[in-house]
Amino acid sequence: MTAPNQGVQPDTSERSVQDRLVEAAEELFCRRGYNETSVRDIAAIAGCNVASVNYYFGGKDNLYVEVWRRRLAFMRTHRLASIEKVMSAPNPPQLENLLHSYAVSFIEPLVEGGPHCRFINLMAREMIDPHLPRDMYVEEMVTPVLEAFREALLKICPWLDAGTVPMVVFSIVGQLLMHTVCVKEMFEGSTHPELSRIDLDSIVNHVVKFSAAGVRGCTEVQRG
Amino acid sequence: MTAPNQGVQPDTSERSVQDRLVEAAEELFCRRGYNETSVRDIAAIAGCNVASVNYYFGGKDNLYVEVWRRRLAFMRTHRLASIEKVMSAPNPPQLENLLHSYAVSFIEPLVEGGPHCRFINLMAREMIDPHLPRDMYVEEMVTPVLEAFREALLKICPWLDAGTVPMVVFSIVGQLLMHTVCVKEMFEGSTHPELSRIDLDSIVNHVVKFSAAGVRGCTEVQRG
DNA sequence: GGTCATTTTAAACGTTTGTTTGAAGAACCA
DNA sequence: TGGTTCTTCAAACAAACGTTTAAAATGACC
Repeated sequence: MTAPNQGVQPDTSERSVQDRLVEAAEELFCRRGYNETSVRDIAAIAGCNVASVNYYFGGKDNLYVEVWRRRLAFMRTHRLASIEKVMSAPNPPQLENLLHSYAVSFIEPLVEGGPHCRFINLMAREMIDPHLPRDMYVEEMVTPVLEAFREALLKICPWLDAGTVPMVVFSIVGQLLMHTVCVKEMFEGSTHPELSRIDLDSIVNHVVKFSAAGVRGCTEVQRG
Repeated sequence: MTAPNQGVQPDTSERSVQDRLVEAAEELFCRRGYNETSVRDIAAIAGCNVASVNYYFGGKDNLYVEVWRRRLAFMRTHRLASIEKVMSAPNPPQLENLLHSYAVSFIEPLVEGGPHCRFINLMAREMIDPHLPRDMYVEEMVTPVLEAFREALLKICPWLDAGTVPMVVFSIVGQLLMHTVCVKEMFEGSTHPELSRIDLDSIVNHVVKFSAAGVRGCTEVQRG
């Protein structure tokens, strides 16, 4: 009857074709990555013709950029607001407050945010082999958040060397990606169920505790 | 004159065709990943015919497995030996010794180990979307090293909960991957040279210091 | 030199890919 | 109703992919 989308019935709701295409594209890009996702599969899930991708977006690569364009602005403001909220709280913020808030704002919208897919998978893929225009992710996401985080962290930990702040952030993000993407991927459906069933809260709590101690340890060498 | 390998002249040395194929495959898989590497390019760099891949290995996927097979055994014994060496040192090992030794044994053979490529890129790719037989990486690499690391770490930090050891290891590996793969990839050729030019020693030192404090912080909550 | 198995080769195979095409359909306004 | 624009569609396109094929080249042994 319908197109060959392997059990996934096409989306024929009242939303516009553009929206349906972007959403279907996001789902498949997250699951399979850029190259293993075909515009035919995207169109099938979106419930429209293959040519629509080129009609509305001018190509697969532009559709990929559009998926990111819609996410980047939201993610950036979400993270910046999260930092802002912690720093403007009535009682003086602790290091753990900042780290926990950032970790949650980083993870939460990416893991369960979308309708059915995990955008964090796509983020990890994009970091390893990029398909976005050069510097788009860095300019629109990394740099602004890094700047806000540096200012906040230095306010809480004034003794910290400003140059180490990026490394601290990368250490935290690296842990979050590892725990939520790689470990999940490695042990999913494997014979080690004890490692695949760790919930988000446990991950966030571990990373926050681990990283708070790590930050404090960054400058506690001279006392050793 | 030669095949269209875009400036890279084919390898026509005295080594066997199998070896040349595996080496060329490793180089391209590391640089572009599984799907964006064609057997035609591999054969061109190896200086042999396209059909040789199927003649000797029976397909692209088997060649991919062979690339990993040759690496996995070496990497595993390298890491296990590194842990063993620290734990059998004359003076009682410190936490920093174990972490530094592991980080170096993890990073060093992957970043500059091969003839010209960085295997750590391929490792990161494989973690995010796997193309190996299920459980091959986990069974041959993760589980054995994790077990040895757990034993070593618990000997140095007996107060540590055994269940948190995997999370500690993933936190360390996540940081190493982030700093050496993602950050390098993001800022390579970008307009932020201050973030792309961090040498391996600085990365290892940061991760070791950060993680040692993190490990100690894992059980220092009750002293609040 | 002849015979055999092994290796290498160019060519072709059948799929799948992203994209283009030109006509048919739908929607809107006069 | 007629005309115009926007949208959808099946079909075809050229290119690239992994793989297969059958013949040619190679080397070892008698």
